[in-house]
Parts: sequence; structure tokens; C-alpha cells
Amino acid sequence: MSPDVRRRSNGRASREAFLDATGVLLRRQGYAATGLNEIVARSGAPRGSLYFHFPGGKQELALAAMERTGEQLRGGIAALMSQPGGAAASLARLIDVLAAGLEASGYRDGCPIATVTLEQAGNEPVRLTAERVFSTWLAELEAALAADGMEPAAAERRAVMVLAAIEGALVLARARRDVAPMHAVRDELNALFEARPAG
Amino acid sequence: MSPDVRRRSNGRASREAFLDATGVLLRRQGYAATGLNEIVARSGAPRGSLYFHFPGGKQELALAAMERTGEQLRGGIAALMSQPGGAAASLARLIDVLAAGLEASGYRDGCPIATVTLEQAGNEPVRLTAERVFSTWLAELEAALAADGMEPAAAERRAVMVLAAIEGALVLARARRDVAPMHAVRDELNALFEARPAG
Amino acid sequence: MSPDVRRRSNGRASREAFLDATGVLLRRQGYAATGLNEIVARSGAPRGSLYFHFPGGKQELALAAMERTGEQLRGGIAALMSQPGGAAASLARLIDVLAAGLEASGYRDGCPIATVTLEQAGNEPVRLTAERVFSTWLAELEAALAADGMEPAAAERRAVMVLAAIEGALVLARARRDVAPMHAVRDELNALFEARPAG
Amino acid sequence: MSPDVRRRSNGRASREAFLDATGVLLRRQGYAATGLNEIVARSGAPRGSLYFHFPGGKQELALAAMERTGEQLRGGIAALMSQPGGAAASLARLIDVLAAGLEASGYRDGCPIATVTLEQAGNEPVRLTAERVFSTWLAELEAALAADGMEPAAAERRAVMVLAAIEGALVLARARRDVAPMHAVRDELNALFEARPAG
DNA sequence: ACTCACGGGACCTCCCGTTTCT
DNA sequence: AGAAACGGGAGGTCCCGTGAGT
Repeated sequence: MSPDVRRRSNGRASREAFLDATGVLLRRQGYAATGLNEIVARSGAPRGSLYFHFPGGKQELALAAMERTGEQLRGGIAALMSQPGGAAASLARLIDVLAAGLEASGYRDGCPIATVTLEQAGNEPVRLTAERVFSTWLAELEAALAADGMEPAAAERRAVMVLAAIEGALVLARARRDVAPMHAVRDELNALFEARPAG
Repeated sequence: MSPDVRRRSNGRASREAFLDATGVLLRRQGYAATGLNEIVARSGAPRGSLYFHFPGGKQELALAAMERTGEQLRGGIAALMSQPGGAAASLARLIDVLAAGLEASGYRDGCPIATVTLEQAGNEPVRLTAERVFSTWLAELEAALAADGMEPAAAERRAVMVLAAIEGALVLARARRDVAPMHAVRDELNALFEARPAG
Repeated sequence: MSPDVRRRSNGRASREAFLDATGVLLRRQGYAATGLNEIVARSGAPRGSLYFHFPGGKQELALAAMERTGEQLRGGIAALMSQPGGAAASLARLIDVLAAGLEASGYRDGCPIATVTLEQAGNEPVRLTAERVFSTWLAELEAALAADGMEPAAAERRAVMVLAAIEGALVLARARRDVAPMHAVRDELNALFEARPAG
Repeated sequence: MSPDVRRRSNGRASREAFLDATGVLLRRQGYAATGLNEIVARSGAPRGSLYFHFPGGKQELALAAMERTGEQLRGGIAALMSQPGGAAASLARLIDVLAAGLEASGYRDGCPIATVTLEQAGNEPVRLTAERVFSTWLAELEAALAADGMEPAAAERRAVMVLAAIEGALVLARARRDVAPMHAVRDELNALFEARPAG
């Protein structure tokens, strides 16, 4: 009566394992430098399942992984920005968390989207996914700034500034293997918020 | 009567052609996504000469191209920042120039160093070259800020902030195929400079 | 009515085809002079399968082919030496068979191991495989001599002498495109056996 | 008035350096595995001179090096075989000298001709050179045996046997990284000479 | 006698995607 | 869902030989 017990119920597990492995590798090396073999090896899932779960191959896998990692990070941003103390303080905490993660990973885990964006700017599906993910992060930041009393237009501009500064700081920090750029950006953003407390 | 210009012996010319082609392709696609075939084809130089001029292969070529492109951009920064009107105005011009270049190239020509940095963060020679190039740009920005009357420590922090914001804006602009992030960053940096006119 | 023989799924067949082709080419040209293209072409098997069956690449292929050819030749030695008439007569037959094979192949098919041994003496895995194969041949010869009544120590020395003389004769025969050295060695070995009929 | 002193008189020296380097590398690795770059590097001579001295390229270089090394070894054989004590004793000395050389070189320096012969059996110029060199060695051995009182036909056969056994022993010794095969052949040849002291 | 640069063709390796069978 | 094998193409590297120009 029961379903065939010998049947591996790894359907879900394999899919997740592929996505996790892809997410990590895209974040560290980008798209072109990441091979399917590497993904399969790191995932531990059977090679034969890859094209069952992702018939679109490497690209479909990458899009799904970007979306997934993007959503996770969006959640993190939302959680950190909703803590009490005002947007400026929340932002400082966010930057510190990112810096800590970067350092802990040996300066390998920067932004999971930026690398792929730059390297695959000519690949429309990838680019569109990156655009979508970035916009969810911006929305989160805008919401926090609006909640702090900032006008919509100012909040939008400020959110872009904040995200850009963080992305750029991650680039510089990885190039230097040093979190100092993260701290510099944190402090300068603080100064900016003090100058115009609520645009 | 002038000597035959098209005559052989392109020793110098081939080398330059390789570097130019590599610079463009690294900027647009990064390291892993750029094949030597592509470089050779775009350069127009003979394939056989590649390993004569760059015995270290792809990596040596990439390092040299990064250094070269980095120096060119440093020159551009220096020229723009030394114009009269103060650092904030100069900066705005710089960002506008970068935005114009990005748009003109169909959003392909972003920062020539950032892509390779993110994708090859684990490749020490590449990373060190990126670090060096970034530091030359930072030095140029710092000098301009110091010339504007800012104290050394503040100038250093501000230079990092400026470069980070620009780098991040280039990422966002490429993802969105829209220069709006460049303008947002330009305006926000302006606000930051107004708040603290001279650290 | 028989099942479609030409139908796909040549898993086993491809593997064997690679090994056969490699065995022949190593025997005729050695390791360095044999390209994978040549092996693939001669095998008729699909190139893409090569690294599936032999992930270790050329070297793994060569080791397997050496082992295989070595084992085949060991079988031949065993069969010839076990025929009635005594070790000396068996040996003469063995040498004649080798000489006939050499001539029939246009002096291309000498010892399948010697070439690779000399040329790749610095390649430990190859060297160890050669050593192993040679020792299986020596064991076969020793056994035949012992069966003939020779004492172990004498049989071991004599087996080495016999194999060395044959290997050397194959070298000289290929250099001269003439089986005379094979015959000379056959006759001289006969004289040696007559001198010391049984250790 | 004096010839230009600044002019390098390396004409002769470069030629010799190329030949020496080629001789060593052919002996250790054979023809196909030896690159011109390697030869140039080891020789220390300027790369540009190679095709001046050897317009025929790699093959001409190899032929000349084989001839040269072959002649050197022929001289060594002649010297050793002409010492008093009879052919059998001289032969034992020759084998010991070869074994010592093999061991001293880390089992790299075997016969300088055999490797190339086996690997390039299809290359007529190379094969003919090998044949010629071998025949000079055989002539030397034959002369020594004739001087010992052996009849011409028997001496010819015996010389082939001796050279074959030595060549084969060098193959086995390199495969095993052990001079034992050399000693076995030395002792067995001794037994052969005792059996038929003077054909 | 030697240098620089070419020139193109291999080399071995490994890629990604598919097909067939279980 | 997964395993095995195919299939062809491209990856970066390095090779050997040639000439023009000292």
C-alpha cells in the first residue's frame, strides 16, 4: 500500500542542493568561471538529476539561484532595517553585518548578484534577474527611509546611493582584503544622514 | 616618399593591439568569459605572437591590460579633477562623463577593474593588480579633496566613499540599463559635500 | 530477426576501442609521439567519451593500454612456453613468432612496453607499470625454466638474460629492418642452453 | 686591422652546445618528447643561431647528435675492449661501466640511440642513422671477438647477441631502477663465452 | 651570427547539453 | 529520478619553422 520505500525521496533535496551550490559559486566566482561539474561536485547531488530539475541548464540554474539568494538577502535587509533606532543606525548595522560576513569567508562572499551582473551584462535573462533582485533590495531600503520620515523622491535617491555605496565598498574590500572601505562608507553615510536628517 | 608604413615588423603594434583588445573585453565580460580566441580575433594581431609577447599567457596579458587601462583612467580622473570649480563640481563632471561613456557603449563599458576583481578575487596576482589600480585612483581623488582644503584623514575616507559610490552606481546602472543610478549618486555626493564643505 | 546489432550504447565497446588503439600506437611510436587525436581517430570511438572512460587523460589511458597489452603478451608467452620439447626449443619458437610479427607489420610492432619505458623513464606511474609488466613476463619465463629443471637462482638470471636479449634484438631488428638479429639471438641463446642444460 | 674583437666567436661553441644538449635530451626522453625550446634552454646558446647551424631543424640536429654520441660511445667501447685479458673480461668491464653510468645518472642515461630508434622507427633518416651507429658498435665488438680468435661468422653472431643483451638489460634496468639486470646479463654472457671459448 | 616577431597548427583538457536506458 | 555514455566544440598552451632586419 505504501509508496515504494526504496525510491529515493531526494527530489526536493537535490534541487535545493543544486541551488545552494550554485548560489555560493556564483557569488565567489561568477557565472563563466563556474562549471557544472563544480556545481554537481559541491552539491553532492547526482549529476543525472541536474537536467531533470533544470532543463534549461546552466542558465536556468543560475537565474533560480540568483533569485533565491536575492530573496534571502532581501529578508536579511528587511529584518535589520526594521529594528528600532532609526534608518541611519540600522544601515550601520547592515554594513557591519556584511563586513563581518566578508571577513569570515576570507573575502570570498561579497554581493551574490554584482559579480554575475558585471560579467554577464550582455546576457538579458541574467541581467533582468539582477535588475529585479536589486529592485527588491532598493524597495526594502526605500521603505525603511520612508518610515523614517523621508519624502518618496528623496528616499528613492537615497536608497540608490546607499546600495551603490555598499556594492562599491564590497568591491574595494575584496580587492584590498580589508574591511576598511566598508567602515569608511558606513561613516560617510552616517554623515550624509546627519546632514539631511529627513530630506 | 615616406617609408612604407604598412610594412611588417609590428612588434610594438601587436603588443599594443593585444592589450587594447584585452582591456575592452575584460571590461565588458571579465576574465573567465573572455577567451584568447576572442582577444586574438579582436586585436587583429597574429595568434602566434601572443605567447611571444606574453609568455605568461592569459594571466600576464590580463594583468598588463588592467594596469594599462587603470593608468588611462587615472589620467582621466586627474585631468577632470584638476579643473577649476572645486572638488564637488569636478566630481559631478567625472560621474557625468562615466555615465555618458556607459550609455554610449550600450551599457557595456563599466569599470574596467571591478568585474575582474569580483570574479577573480581568489586569483592573487589579479587581486593585487586590482588593489594597486584602485589605490592610484583613490590617491588622485584624495589629492583633489586635499587641494580643496580637506584634512588628510577625512579626505581618505571621503575618497573611498566617492569611489565606492561610483563603482556601485556603475553596477546598478548596468543591471538596469539606465544611467539614473549615476545621477542619483552624483546628487547625493553633492549633498554630502555641501554638508561638510571642508572636513 | 536478431536484435539490432548496430544500435548504440557502446559503453564497453568504446572503452576497448580506445585501449586497442592506444596499445597499437604506443607500441609503434611511444607515448610522446602519440596524440589523442590519433588515438580517437584510430579507435573510431567518440572523442567526448574519452574523458568519461579515462578521467585521468592520456596517462591513465596509456597505463591501462600497457597493462592490457602486457597481459596479452604474457598469455602468448605462457602458451608458447608450455608446449612440449623443453625450454630451449620453446624459446626459439617464441623468438620466431616475434620476428614473424615484426616483419609482418613492416617492422612497426616491436615490444609494446620498451618504447614507452625508455622515453618516459622519468614518469613514475608509467615506469612502475612497465616494471610490473616486465616482471610478469619474467615470471613466465622463470617458471618455464624451473619446469625444465633449472634451479631458482639460475632460472631467475637466465630469464633476465633471455628477456634482455629479445628486447635488444627487437631494437636492432627495427633499426635495420631485418630480422637477422632475432635469429642471431635465437641461435646464441640455444648455445647458452646447450652449455648449461639445467643450471 | 685586427678582426673585430667585439664579435662573438661563438660560432663553433654554439654548435657544440646544441649538439651536447640534444644528445643528453634524446638519450633521456627521446625525440618527440624533446622540444627545441628545451634544447635551446639547456644549451645556453642563443635561440636565433639554431637554424643557422642546423637549417634542417630538429631532425638535422637529432641526426647530428646521434652520430656524435654514437661515435663517442664507439670510442669508449674500442678503448675498453682493447685492454688485455680477453674479450669476455673486457665485455664484463664494459657492462659494469654502463651500469655505473646508469646508476650515477639516476637511471636516466641509458643507450642514446635505442630510445630514438624505437620511437621514430618510421622516420627513415633517423632509422638509417641509428642503423649506422649500431653497426659501428657491432664492428668494434666483432673486431674484439675476432682478435680473441673467433671465426668471422661466429663473431658476427656473437657481437649481435652481446649488443642485444646489453641494450635489453638497459631497458630492464631503467624500468626497475636497478642495475641487477646488467649484472645478470654480464654473468650469463660470461657463461656463454666459457661454453664456446672460441667459436 | 644572431634577434625579433610571426604564423598557424597541433597539443591535452574539459566543457555543456543530450540521449538512452534503468 | 537517476546512471551511463555520447558528441563535438572550445579552452589555454606551446610547438616548430620562417623571414626580415640587424
